[in-house]
Amino acid sequence: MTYAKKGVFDTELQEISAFAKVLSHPARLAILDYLAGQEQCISGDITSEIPLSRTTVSQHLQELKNAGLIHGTVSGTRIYYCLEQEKIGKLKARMHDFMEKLANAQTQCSI
Amino acid sequence: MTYAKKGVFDTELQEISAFAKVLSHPARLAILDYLAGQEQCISGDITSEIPLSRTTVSQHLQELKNAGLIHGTVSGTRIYYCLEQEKIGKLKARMHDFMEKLANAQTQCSI
DNA sequence: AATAAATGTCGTATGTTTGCGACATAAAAC
DNA sequence: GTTTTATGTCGCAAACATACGACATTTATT
Repeated sequence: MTYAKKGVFDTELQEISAFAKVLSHPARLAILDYLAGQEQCISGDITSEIPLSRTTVSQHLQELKNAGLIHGTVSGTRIYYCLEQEKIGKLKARMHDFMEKLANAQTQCSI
Repeated sequence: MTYAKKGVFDTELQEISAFAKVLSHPARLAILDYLAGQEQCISGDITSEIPLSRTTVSQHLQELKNAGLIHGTVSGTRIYYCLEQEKIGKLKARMHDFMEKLANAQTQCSI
């Protein structure tokens, strides 16, 4: 459990917030963005692309992997990473639905 | 600056990650969700709705306000909160564009 | 004026994330 | 078989976020 009181919230909201958390660091977005623009790429390519230490990039990759958004295939000493389109689609849909709900709201402050 | 090394990344990615960060806590999503379902509501209503202390809710409201996603109108001792549709729209668009870019990617791991 | 109601701000404890160097491992090249 | 290459894991420091009680402020009610 990520936050002390996370459990008291709706499962749907927990799921969306967990996705949002993964996207909440520019390095992770940069990794996803980079992967989206490559046919295939290895861990080292990503490290060269991101201006952080290899260790830190590796950690961000791990988080993206844990979230199921990317996936790596070992080949010799190298690891080929790519986007996990099924999960990306799910994330996209969840985000879209939530945003839609907000955008269609009729709240108003004026009394 | 939120993270030590945030500045080294693309402005677009920084903007999206900042939005994502706001959405990365279920309490903040719950507040937005609640606001979306009400015609108008005061701070106290939100506090009753969210299972956290008044102080904590107030803090989350502050963050949503800082991000420009909500806005409050003072009326006597009460504050009426509502969604800031212009910003919500912007967030929605940014998220959508990024997700679209990922979803349309042709990455593949197989060699 | 005194009290109550609604809300915000401060200080602080506890927990989480970020970022990195040093070490570990395992396949490839020599 | 030793060295190099590519990568992962551990442990730690510094920075951030979360959660809340106690206090402050401001308007309404009595």
